[in-house]
Amino acid sequence: MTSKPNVRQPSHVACRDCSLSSLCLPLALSLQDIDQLDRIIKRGRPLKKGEHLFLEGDPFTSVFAVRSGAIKTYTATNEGEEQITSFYLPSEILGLSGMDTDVYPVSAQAMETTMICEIPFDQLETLSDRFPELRRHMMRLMSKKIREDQQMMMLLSKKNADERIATFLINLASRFRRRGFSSQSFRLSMSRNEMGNYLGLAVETVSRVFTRFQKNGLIYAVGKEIEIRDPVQLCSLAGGKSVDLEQIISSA
Amino acid sequence: MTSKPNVRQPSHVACRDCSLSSLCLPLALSLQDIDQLDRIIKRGRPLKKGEHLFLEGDPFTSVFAVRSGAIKTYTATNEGEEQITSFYLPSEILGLSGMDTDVYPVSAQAMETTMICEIPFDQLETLSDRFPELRRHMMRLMSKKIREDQQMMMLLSKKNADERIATFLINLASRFRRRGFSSQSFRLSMSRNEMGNYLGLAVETVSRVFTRFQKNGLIYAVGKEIEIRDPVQLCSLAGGKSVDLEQIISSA
DNA sequence: ATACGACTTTGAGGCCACTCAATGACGTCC
DNA sequence: GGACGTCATTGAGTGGCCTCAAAGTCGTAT
Repeated sequence: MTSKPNVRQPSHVACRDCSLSSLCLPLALSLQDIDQLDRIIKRGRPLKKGEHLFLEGDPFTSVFAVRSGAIKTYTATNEGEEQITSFYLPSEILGLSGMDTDVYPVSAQAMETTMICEIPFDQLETLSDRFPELRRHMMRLMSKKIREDQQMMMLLSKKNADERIATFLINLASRFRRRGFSSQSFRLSMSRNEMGNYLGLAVETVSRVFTRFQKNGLIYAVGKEIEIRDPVQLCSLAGGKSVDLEQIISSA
Repeated sequence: MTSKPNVRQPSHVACRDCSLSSLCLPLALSLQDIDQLDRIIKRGRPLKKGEHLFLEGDPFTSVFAVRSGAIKTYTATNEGEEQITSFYLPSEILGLSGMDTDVYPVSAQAMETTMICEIPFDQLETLSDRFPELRRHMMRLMSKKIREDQQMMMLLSKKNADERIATFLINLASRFRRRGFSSQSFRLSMSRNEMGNYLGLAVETVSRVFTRFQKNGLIYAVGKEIEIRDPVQLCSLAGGKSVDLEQIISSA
């Protein structure tokens, strides 16, 4: 499997030294407070592609931050097929939706080799009692998730295939940009199948739209490598009032 | 405007005397604690059908509990149409999704005459500092909302018209049941149009499915009055693993 | 009682995305 | 290096839901 050498990356980086800390932690925490948080974080071995972080129904114990790689969460439909509910990129936090049921309502699986910071929830709650800012941060995270899910519902109920894929690409671009990477050229961590599953489209439709976008000069795609050639038009296709869109355009 | 006498209902009922308190408040709060919460709650005049509780973009100041009536939240699509994001029935809490943006991301409108308890958020946060249980309750609420939204995403991306409407009816029934009302016979507070909008279907499709369900003896519907005739089959159509379904069946 | 508007129902026709099927490209393992 | 499995692409045909249109029903106001 791993005949290639691993990307060189220390497996234990303290929060205060982590390049993602400004994205995943509340800004108001002092260095001292961060060290306290740091102490409760568990950093496991890297997950290989296909390995699970947790399974649907597992007891809810922790929330997780992605350090590198990519995670998808999914649940099983009645017919036993998988329905992907979210993709998580580095600096993003997952697992919060299990909080009120004491079990994870979805499974979480690595889409590529992935490093994770695990934050035991009971300790996080204890810490939250002392740092109101940490608590507000978590509530903001959940509030944000709710808004994002509602954007997704809008996409699923009102947008056609072209608009869905344009929206998805713009959204990914915006998330890469936020982490300091290029928003015009990046690598998709998911297959066409997974993309279609997430967007409520058949694989074939995803493929056709990609081909059409490429013919029209909107994107240039080779396999999982994507280059956004016409961000303005792609954004206008994606529609939406999200500030993301303007940021992408402005960075073009 | 108000030629009709108002529905007789005291406009100021303390939380400890409210029949919905066991649904909307954390159980662990003592009577004394509840009285503290009670003191910060603002109870305004009833909203008439069509009146807004808040508008998309309004500054986020409060969360709200529905005491009676029904509220819908919606946002505007790019083309300026309305996209309904949720329906709220008595005892349910809305407004939490505005927390991380400082403005409400949706508009909230009364679908019928509605009474509301308003909870100023800054005071709620202050109170939360003292009562960890209250805080956890709010986080659980948000966590639950996330799970519900993900069920909705599943509905929108995988279910056909029949399944969507069956799911919707079963879900409503379950919510009525939870409040002690009949889960087999109730009144829809939304129009066919609003239902279709929410479920990602055209009005005509909703109407056709209702007609078909009625022909097949699944439901009996006259206008907004609904009777569920065959809960077992309706549940099986709705699919899903939700415990709601079993509860409805068992109460049939 | 009547008239009006809003909502609902029903029908006819068309389109978008799905399904099925086959081929092509890629990466992996002997 | 060749064979295999997985993934992606492309084409043909179908079907579910949407759109457009019209008639029917309900509630409300005058």
